[in-house]
Amino acid sequence: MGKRKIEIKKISDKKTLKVTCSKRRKGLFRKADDFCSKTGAHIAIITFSGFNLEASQERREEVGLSEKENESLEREEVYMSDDEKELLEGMGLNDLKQYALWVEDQRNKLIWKIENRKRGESCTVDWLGMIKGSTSVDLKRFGTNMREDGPRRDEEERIMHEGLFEYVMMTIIRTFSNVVFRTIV
Amino acid sequence: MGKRKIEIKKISDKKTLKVTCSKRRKGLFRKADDFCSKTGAHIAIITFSGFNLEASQERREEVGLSEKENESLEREEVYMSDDEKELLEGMGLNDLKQYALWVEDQRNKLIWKIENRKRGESCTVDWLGMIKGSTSVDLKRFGTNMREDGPRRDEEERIMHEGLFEYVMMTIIRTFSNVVFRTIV
DNA sequence: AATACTATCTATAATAG
DNA sequence: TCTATTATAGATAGTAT
Repeated sequence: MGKRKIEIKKISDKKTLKVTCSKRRKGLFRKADDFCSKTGAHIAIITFSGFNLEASQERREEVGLSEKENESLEREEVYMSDDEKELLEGMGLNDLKQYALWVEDQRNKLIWKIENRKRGESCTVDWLGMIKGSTSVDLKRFGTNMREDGPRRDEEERIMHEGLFEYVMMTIIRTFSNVVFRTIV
Repeated sequence: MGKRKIEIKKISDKKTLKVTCSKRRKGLFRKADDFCSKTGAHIAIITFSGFNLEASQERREEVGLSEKENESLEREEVYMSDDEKELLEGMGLNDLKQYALWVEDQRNKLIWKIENRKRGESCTVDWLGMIKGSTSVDLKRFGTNMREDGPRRDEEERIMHEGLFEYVMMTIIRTFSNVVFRTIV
C-alpha cells in the first residue's frame, strides 16, 4: 500500500517509525471497528511498547508468576487441606461470596503493599519489568453499536453491551496498576 | 474493497456473515502482525462473541463486580483496619510475598468453589453471563520476531519477549476459566 | 503530532467451484 | 465450510505543509 512496496520489518528511522505507527494504528483500529460492526463480535486490543525485557524476565523469575499462573490454569481440581475443605464446605453461597470479597480485598491490599515496597527498592521498574514513563499501554475496545437493521443502539443498551469489556479492562488495569495507561476508550 | 461498495453494518445473512468474519479476521490479524513487526510494539487481541447481555448484566449486578473494580481502580490509598495494618507492617518483603501467595491461592480456590456452586445452580450461564458452548473467546498475541536489521530472533529471546503477554493472557484466561477458549496462539 | 495529496499497493465482495 | 479468481474499494508510503 503506498507509493512503493515496502518490506515488513522493524523501522529504525525514528521519524518514519512515528508516522507509520500513527497511520497503521489508525488503520488497524478501523479494521477492528468495521469487523465488530459487521459481525457483532467484540474486540479488545492491547498494545504494549517500551518495556524492559531483561528486567521483566528477572522479575518474573523472582516472583515466580509463570509457574503459579500455569499451575492455576492447569488445575482441574484444586488442592485443599482438610481444614480448608471443612471451612469452605460449611459455607453457603452467600457466606462464600462474603468470604470471597474479603479475600479479594486482602489480595488487593497486599498487591498495593508489595508494589509500594518494590517502589521503595527500585522506583522505576515495577513487578513486570515495565519502566515507568517509557512504558506505554494502549487499551481500546470495539463493539458494534448498530442493530442488524441499521440504526444505532440507545445509550442504555450500549452501556450494557460494554459490561463484559469493562470487567476485562479493569482486570488488566488492576494487573498493571502502576503503569501509566495512555488511552482508555 | 471488493466488487462493490458495502455499508458497514451488522450482516444478517448467516452465510455471508461467516465468510466475511473469516476474511476480515484474517485481515485484521495480518494488520496487527505487520504493525508489530514494523513498530516493535506488542499487541494482544481478544475477541468475544455469543455471550448473553441480559444475563451478564444481572450477574454483574448480583456480584457487584463493577463497583468493586472501580473502587480498587480509584484507590490511591487502601483502607485498612488497625489490626490489618499491624499484621502487614510487621512483615518483611519475603513474609509479604509468602502471605500474598497464600491469599492468591485462597482466592483461586474460592473462585473455583463459587463457580462450581454456580454451575450447580445454573449449568449454562457463568458469572459473567457467558453461555457455555455458544460463547467463544479468541485470544491472539502479536509481537515482532525480527530485529531492526532483518533476521529473526532466536528462540530463547523470542520466549523472553513473550513473557509479559503470557502473564496478561493467564490473567484473562483465569478470569474466564469456565469459558472455552477457541484459539490461544 | 496531525493533516493533505496521490500514486501505488493491498484487501476483499462477489462469485464460482 | 474452504479455496481461487478478479474487479474494485480501501489503505498507506512518500512527501509536503
